[in-house]
Amino acid sequence: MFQLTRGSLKKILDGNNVADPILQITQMKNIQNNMDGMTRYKVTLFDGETQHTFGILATQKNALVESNQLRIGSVIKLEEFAANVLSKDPPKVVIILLNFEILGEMDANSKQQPAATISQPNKHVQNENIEPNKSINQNKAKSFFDKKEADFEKPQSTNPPGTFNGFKVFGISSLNPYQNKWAIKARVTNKSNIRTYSNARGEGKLFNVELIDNTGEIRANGFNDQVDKFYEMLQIDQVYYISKATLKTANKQYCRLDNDYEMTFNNETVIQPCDETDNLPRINLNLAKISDISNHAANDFVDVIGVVKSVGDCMTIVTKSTNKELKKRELSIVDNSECAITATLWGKQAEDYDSSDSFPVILLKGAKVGDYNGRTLSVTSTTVVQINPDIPEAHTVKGWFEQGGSESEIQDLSSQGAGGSGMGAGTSIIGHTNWKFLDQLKDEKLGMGDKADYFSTKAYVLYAKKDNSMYTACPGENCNKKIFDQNDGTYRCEKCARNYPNFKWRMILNINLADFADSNWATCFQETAETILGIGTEELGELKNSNDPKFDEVFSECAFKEFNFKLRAKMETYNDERRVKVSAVTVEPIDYVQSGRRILEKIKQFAKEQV
DNA sequence: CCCCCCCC
Repeated sequence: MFQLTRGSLKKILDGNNVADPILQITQMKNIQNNMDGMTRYKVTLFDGETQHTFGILATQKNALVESNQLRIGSVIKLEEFAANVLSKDPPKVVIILLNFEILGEMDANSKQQPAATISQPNKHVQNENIEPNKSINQNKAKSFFDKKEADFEKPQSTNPPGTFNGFKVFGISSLNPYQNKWAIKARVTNKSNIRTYSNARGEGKLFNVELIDNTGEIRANGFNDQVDKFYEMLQIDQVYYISKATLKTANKQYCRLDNDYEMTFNNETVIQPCDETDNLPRINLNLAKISDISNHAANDFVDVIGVVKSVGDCMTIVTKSTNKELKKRELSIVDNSECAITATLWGKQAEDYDSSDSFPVILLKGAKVGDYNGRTLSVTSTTVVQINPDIPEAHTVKGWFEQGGSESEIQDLSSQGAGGSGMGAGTSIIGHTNWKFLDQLKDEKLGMGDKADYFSTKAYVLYAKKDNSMYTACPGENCNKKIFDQNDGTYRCEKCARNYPNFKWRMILNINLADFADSNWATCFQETAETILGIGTEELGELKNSNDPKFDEVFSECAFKEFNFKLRAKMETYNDERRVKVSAVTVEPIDYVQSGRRILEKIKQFAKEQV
């Protein structure tokens, strides 16, 4: 006889977390999902006091039923679950059994009779409040049946079929600003936080949701009063009727959804939860292989699914623009394209990420591509994050990882620059992905944005400017400040506010770089200048001091030498003049074997694109 | 009517 955790179901349905409740399976029903062809098991749970008729087994647990290990009468310790509110009115909560231990079994009929059957929770709960044991945000994987909800919950619509609020129900793709007699029936796939803003027009708050139906997707925005009215009601994964909202042209710069329009709720807007889910898709994914992300430009949005192979610590950084402290955490994600990419979580998502879950599958819908040292991903406020989602692609990538993928040689798209990204490794320029020819510097307006742009290039040094290339600097450990000769045998550093008996040489070398396409000036500091001139700064300083003619030769001899460069382009203002300054971050001599291979790859890629 | 998404 097992001690069931009496009262635990009510607590769960009331939105509380309950650690490892002992429950009995008293009913079980096989549901065929005609969307993905997967079998789902709907179970009735009993806690010794009440029953809940709406539990769903995560599909990865199906085998336990099929091998008869889990059956009617089984007693389980429920270690991980997600309680999802399907509707508030009538209240309907599904408990998804994600992870549990089978303790044994009791006779499902001889046990004490339930005092009551909970089919409806006493209190309305919100998804966010039901702490799914291992989630990083409200978008915890929702792993359950899709189309057969009507099998056990009959719709209770008061509207004539195909209408809502007196309007015909249209597909999202047919909405436009010129026709306002419409209703839609759509599923919420993403919901933002409430954001406040303050600008010339005043202050306000807003949120947005993403909606899908079988015809398309659209973003909807709610401002101010509509935030108060609709924010709580609209829940991720739930289906709603919506009518009488404003449609306007979407700004493609900001909207990554496939729709020319977006919706704004207004004070006439009517929204109502809906039980009929009509085969509505749960998420509209356009999954990219991680290897494909190298073909994406910065600021593209991509959908990826992979295994989290390593998790960085939550770190605090200070933003440049606002001097604000910000948390960040980097995850390295791999998939069966045998590539890895770093995805950065920010703020609360970085703090809340549960790093105790080893090698979970992560789904990122709408992650933003960055091009720092190769390619990176950034999880923005509109990115949908799901941990261990119950979709076929998740099982595929997990299977690949477990059956040797974790041991395979992985190419990391995010650690291909000097310094890497903190997740590990490569240091040579040759592994970089953002190679450019020099004409692209101007053509692509590199450095013209707010931030610096980094790129790699193979170029010749046409000319290294000798004049003013060296200066006498403070000998202090980390001070490279220009030092002043006091002409009394001492040298004054204003930064350190002291006199020194000596100085050290430093280099700021301007070079003119050229490839077949263009030429450009770039500044090389110390180490990069040493690489180009092929001499140490101190040694060069001595040549200069002694007026050795070899000093001039050093500069003339580097002409027409070829190097791989990692360059940084950034707009700077000097004497009221704004221009893009280019400086060398890294300079490496060319390994011609590796360089040839890189170019061959480029040619192959080019040939592929021509087909 | 927002539209910032940050750092190396």
